[in-house]
Amino acid sequence: MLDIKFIRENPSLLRDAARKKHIPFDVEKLLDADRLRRERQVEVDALRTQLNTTSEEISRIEDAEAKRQLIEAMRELKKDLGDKEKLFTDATAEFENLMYQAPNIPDPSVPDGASDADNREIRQWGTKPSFSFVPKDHITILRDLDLADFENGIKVAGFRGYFLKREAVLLEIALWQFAMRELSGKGYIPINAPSLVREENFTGTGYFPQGKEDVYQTQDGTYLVGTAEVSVMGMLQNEILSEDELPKKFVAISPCFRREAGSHGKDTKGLYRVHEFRKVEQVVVCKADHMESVRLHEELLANSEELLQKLGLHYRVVLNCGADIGLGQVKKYDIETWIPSQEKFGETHSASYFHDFQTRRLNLKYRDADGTSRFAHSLNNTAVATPRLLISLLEQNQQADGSIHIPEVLQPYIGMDVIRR
RNA sequence: GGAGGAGUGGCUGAGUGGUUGAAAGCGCCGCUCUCGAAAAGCGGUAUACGGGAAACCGUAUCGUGAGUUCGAAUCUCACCUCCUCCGCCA
Repeated sequence: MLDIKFIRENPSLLRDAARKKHIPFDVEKLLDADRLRRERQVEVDALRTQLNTTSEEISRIEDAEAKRQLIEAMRELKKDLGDKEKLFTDATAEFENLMYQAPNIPDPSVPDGASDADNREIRQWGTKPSFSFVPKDHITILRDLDLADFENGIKVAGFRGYFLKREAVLLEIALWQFAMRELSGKGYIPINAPSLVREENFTGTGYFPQGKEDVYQTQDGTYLVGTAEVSVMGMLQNEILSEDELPKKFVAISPCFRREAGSHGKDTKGLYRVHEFRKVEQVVVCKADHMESVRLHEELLANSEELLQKLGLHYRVVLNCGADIGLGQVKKYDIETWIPSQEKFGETHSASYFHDFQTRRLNLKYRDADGTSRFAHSLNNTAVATPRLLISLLEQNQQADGSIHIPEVLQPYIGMDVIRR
């Protein structure tokens, strides 16, 4: 959500933002709705003023007949007020509806583009591992080493279902622990976050109303999160923090659920695109300062890169183009990790910042040094998303004899240096 | 699942239909006093939206939403949250 005053003063910025993000949005329609809503508020306020002053008069008046007449007059006025209120409520609803659809302004450094194919590579780290043999894909590796059971996964959980088994499970847990340990060492507060949450958390983080299709809903009207970002930001809803406790940094683990609506037939095999997984996510709230957001955005990216570097995984960082960043995001980097069997990079991390887009919706503020309350800024980035990261980890570390070398940093958590059968 | 109780400003807490946006206390800010501090005294101290060049004015807000009424923190209904007890349970 943007500040309507900002939109009134800079309609062309919003127009350009929508175009760059390839999001259909009619700025004039919003401004019209804004004007209409204000006109109607003036009408309603005027009638209420009359009602309030007359009511007070009625309370003081002695003469019974005069009192009766005033009450009668107010009864009439209330009918009119009811009609005007209805108009005002409708206008407000329309206005808010449009406000929720208004995209945040992307940073000038965000490249133009029509799809993720137009994302710009920033850098690569490491080198493609070279194999003296034909590298297996992760599905084959998992089968050969009995580390996963896709057949029964589908039998039990349906399409995109999977069981992880044996060392794959230990490896997954090791990754969570590794990420948790590394980031809590940097001052990030570990959180084990709920994944079953109320609707307001999705609206607050900017996933709703437009993203309902991608989310599972329960018969109790609650929803399953696709990322801990939703519940961690929700944790701070309606809070007024003090400036000296900012930035607030969290490293949160949660189950994640995604319907993957509209991606039928895409990545249908293996662990790449699943309905249910676990993820460790970095979430940060900071003061309302662009440079602070930028600084922390780079920090979140650097944190994840450091994790991958310690794991020894070849990856690249891409700057997402206009079409590939979300409604509320100002700028986004993806980290893509090398998948040898496919001869390409696959997205494993996504780092974005929002300015006050989320915090306006969440009513998350802080009091600055002057005592004025401001909407905070928010950011987030993946730390490790399993099992997707397992794909690159297994494939990049496969050996000629079919075994898997375990990165040194994970060995203390898993208690072995190689997986073989 | 069953039975009760409660949600008021930064905090504690009064208030059951008519100058109550809301007593009082605490906290916080300013001033006086003081060499300085403490104490004491005086004054100030919510948010959002709208109108206005501004001063300022209006409207809304006592968990949330509807309703009754000329008028609601106060009455009615629904929901949310918390507490106590019983049951069930990883």
